[in-house]
Amino acid sequence: MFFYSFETKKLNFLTKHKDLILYGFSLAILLFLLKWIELHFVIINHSFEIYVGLIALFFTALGIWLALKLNKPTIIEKEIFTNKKGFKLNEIEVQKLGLSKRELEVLHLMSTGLSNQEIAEKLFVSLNTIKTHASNLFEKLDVKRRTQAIEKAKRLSLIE
Amino acid sequence: MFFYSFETKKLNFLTKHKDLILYGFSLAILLFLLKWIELHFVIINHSFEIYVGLIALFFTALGIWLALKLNKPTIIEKEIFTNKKGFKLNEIEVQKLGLSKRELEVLHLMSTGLSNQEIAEKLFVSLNTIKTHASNLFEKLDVKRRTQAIEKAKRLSLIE
DNA sequence: TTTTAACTCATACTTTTGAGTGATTTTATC
DNA sequence: GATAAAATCACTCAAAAGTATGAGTTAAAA
Repeated sequence: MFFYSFETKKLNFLTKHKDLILYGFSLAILLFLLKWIELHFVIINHSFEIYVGLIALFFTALGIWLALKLNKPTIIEKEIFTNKKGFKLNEIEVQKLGLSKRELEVLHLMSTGLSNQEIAEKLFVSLNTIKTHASNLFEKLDVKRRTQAIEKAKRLSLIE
Repeated sequence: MFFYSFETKKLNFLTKHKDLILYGFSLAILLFLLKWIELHFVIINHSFEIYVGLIALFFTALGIWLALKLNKPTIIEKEIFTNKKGFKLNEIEVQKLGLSKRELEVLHLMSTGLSNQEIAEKLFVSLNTIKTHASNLFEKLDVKRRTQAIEKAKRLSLIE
């Protein structure tokens, strides 16, 4: 019980140094225990096998505990392919293309599947305004359709 | 050496069952060893402490080995952000939505920014056919526009 | 202060897209 | 060979998208 809570709660604080101290401490206890068990061995004679068995059991446990403590966890890196997180906007490309803040905004809303009308409502401007932005956008991106714009924008990390 | 190669190469094949068998096997060997060491103990008398020490050492080693064997490696998930590589088509979702091969094809071409007319030319069918496919596609995906379809399809790993 | 770029909006027009309906052919399955 | 699903195509109508042009407003920069 002592070892268990110690392991789980303070696992990260254990350094090689502390482990060594702990090991020495354990050995001291063990020597004492051995002598104690030996005494019983003298009293209860002919129970040699039991004595050996106890020692074997105890040291097996010690070995297990030691190994679990000293063994650094094997780290298996598992790759997770993610699209959404870790996005870094390509500001260089944005500047190179001369995209304005509003245009980038419209572009992003486009990519979410909104219609021009919906974008207009979301940004509190008229449909014509959005159309103008869209047209300028397509010209700057050198595309003909919004689907192309979205594709290119994602490819250039302008959005998403 | 034997154990090492066994660990690394067959790590995934080791089940609880096999571990138990291995443990039993080890115990059998140990009993034999104990008897052997005991024999030496009888011959070389008064070396009781050495005998105990050997057993202790051996079982500590056994414990360590056991722990290393039984201890499952800690799996640390590391996210790697990749856009293009490692794409796995979500066939389960495709089936769930009931998308046909042709519909999926049209969907993919849509996502590349092609117009219906261009898709029709690419697939050597009429514009009307593509429109029909698109309509069915939108119904199945429960969307209203192609941009929404593309967005949803990418989200569900139906394309790209 | 003038200039410039960004943002706004309108009108007119064209093209593309999408909805709805119906029908024929192909292909695979029972 | 019947059946069902998939693919094909047409026609109409409506909605959305896109083009072109012109113009007013605002805010920042020269």
